[in-house]
Amino acid sequence: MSANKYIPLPVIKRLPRYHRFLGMLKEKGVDRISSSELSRQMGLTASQIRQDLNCFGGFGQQGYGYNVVMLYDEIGSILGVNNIKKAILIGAGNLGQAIARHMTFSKWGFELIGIFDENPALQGKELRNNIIMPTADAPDFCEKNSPDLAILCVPNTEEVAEMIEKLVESGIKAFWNFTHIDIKAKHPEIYVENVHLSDSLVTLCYQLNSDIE
Amino acid sequence: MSANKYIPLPVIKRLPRYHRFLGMLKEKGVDRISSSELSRQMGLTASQIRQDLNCFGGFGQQGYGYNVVMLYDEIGSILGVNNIKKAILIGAGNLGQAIARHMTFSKWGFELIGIFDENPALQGKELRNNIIMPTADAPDFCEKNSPDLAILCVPNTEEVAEMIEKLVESGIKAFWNFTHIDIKAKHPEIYVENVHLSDSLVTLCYQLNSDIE
DNA sequence: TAGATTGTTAATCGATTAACAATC
DNA sequence: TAGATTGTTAATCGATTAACAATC
Repeated sequence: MSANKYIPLPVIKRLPRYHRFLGMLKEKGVDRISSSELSRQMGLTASQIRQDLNCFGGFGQQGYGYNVVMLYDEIGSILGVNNIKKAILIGAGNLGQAIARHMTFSKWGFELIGIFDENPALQGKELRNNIIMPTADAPDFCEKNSPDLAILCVPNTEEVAEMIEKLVESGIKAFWNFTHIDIKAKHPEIYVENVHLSDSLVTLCYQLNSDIE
Repeated sequence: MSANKYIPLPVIKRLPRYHRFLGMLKEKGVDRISSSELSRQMGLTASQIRQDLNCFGGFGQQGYGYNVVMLYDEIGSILGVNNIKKAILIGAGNLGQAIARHMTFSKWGFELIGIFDENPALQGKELRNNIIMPTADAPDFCEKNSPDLAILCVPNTEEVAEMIEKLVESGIKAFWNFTHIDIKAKHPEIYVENVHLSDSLVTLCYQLNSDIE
């Protein structure tokens, strides 16, 4: 439908932050903002903001700037936060539970329709309106309910790698991946967002260390 | 002490991943690897690996490649994973508990010496060998125990912004920031690693959406 | 020595920033 | 209209990739 112009990855990665800031401005009741004022608040250049937004269309008006609500809605629509997407969660340990309880999935159009865990002690328990099911049931569940996204909050085991294969076969289109398993290598067509928490912590390790020398 | 050559941020961000991969190779008992073989495994170019490593020194040997254990140790030492750094955790809700239980801090030289939460129901309880203390006590605790890092696992409230100010005054040098508060803006000298989980999820939202059009 | 692979310089590529004409 | 600010093109900057001489 759209021109489907190629959008550089760095631009895509900045969209959620634009959306977040515009949401805050909207909350505050600000109704217009210029690229230079927004750049000041977000800590980037006005040029970059205009450049980024113009990948998707001319949302501003010369001499005026951008209408906050309109721009917020436009970016929301580009991101597709209003389209319902079904998600499942694999792993309901500490991290999985935190993700399940902490994230407001609905805000981005995600619906958590299934939670799975290996641990029999957790199976049958309720978490975020879901009854925790055995992990082995996940592929079958996907065949029946066709979720779009799988959230992986499990340790990096061989079985998990196999589970990923089965999930892809069952039609999962995207992974929110908290493991260190490299999904993209085998499945370049699948959308993967890796969250390597330890890598992020290690970066701080380096920076604190640079002080000492 | 060192030449303190400027290291580009993208290089620093790749170091944890190099360290992780070399750790895995070491586990497997691989004793040497060439940049081209490592590049194949990591999904980047051999040029980039050699370029990156040579920011810190010539760790390889022509005609041979790199000694896995030696390179692992070198990168570990660059990152400073063996230097003890004290950390505190602010917020012991779902996310804070997951972080406290899930991360093997010791692997990167971090020691979790204090956990704080606003919620009186949590105060006094044990978490990862720490008794949860009232958040208000954190600045005083920092004066006495001088931790290097504060991990922020709390909602984005005005009080948290004030707490950050106090923590900086009390000598905190780095933040592992799970909130959306912009710490760098006010404190450019402080090391901040932002983990915007929702931004990462929203990126998947965009990509799943791009399928539909 | 010959073969392999590094360290490093040069070329390319892409992203960011600057500039300015278009226009509200 | 004059002033402001966008949309867009051009210039700059930096990061990645390619090439190759050095050398183990």
